Amino acid sequence: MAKRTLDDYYDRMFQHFGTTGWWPAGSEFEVAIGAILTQNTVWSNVEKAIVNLKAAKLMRPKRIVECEPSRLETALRPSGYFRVKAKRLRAFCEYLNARHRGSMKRLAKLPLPELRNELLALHGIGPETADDIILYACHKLVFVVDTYTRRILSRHGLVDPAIGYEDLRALFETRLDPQVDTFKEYHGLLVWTGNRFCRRTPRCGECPLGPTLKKGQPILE
DNA sequence: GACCAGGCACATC
DNA sequence: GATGTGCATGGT
Repeated sequence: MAKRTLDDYYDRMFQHFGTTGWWPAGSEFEVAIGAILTQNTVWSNVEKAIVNLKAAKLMRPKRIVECEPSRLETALRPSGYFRVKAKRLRAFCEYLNARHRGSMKRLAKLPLPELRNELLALHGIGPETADDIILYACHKLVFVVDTYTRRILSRHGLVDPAIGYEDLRALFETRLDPQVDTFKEYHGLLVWTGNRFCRRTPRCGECPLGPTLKKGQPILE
């Protein structure tokens, strides 16, 4: 079999799904909220919590910092880990208020390395959450690696399943056309493909990437 | 009723 | 540095 490239994977997924339009959110701040709430959680549960936040008029950093902890926790309940996530959301909002006057636009003005370092220094923001915010809320060039990214590529023999976050990010960032929209759409396609076809128990049936390949089969060109 | 889901921090070795 | 564990709801 011919060697595959990341571009081939993009084309196959795009032909199947078309444009995903990922990330679904009404504002940059909502992207950041969703990025924290979706940690180890299915998106449908995140959506319920976001509906609750809007209904409680908590979709603003100042409101989140000022409201009763129990009120925030109640709104976040459907997304799971609600006590943990309430603390993480609050920590992010405290930072946004103190350092950027509550403005995502101001946050996005930080140079990329500084932006990433500051986000990673916050409680509850790890590499994936930071990169979600940087790419989809600040519109800067980082590739987001998630469980689906690692699982899809490793099951197809393209990378070692134990590859580290930064190594996998570097792989995409050095091989793809360095366009923000390309990175957004690629991650969106991986999420959709992962969701439908590449769960912990594979469902390769209709997968645009074909069946999981055996070890030792094609490697990335 | 068991299993699973787009992470992260913290404890322990 | 690697590995294990807690955190919780809702869908299948």
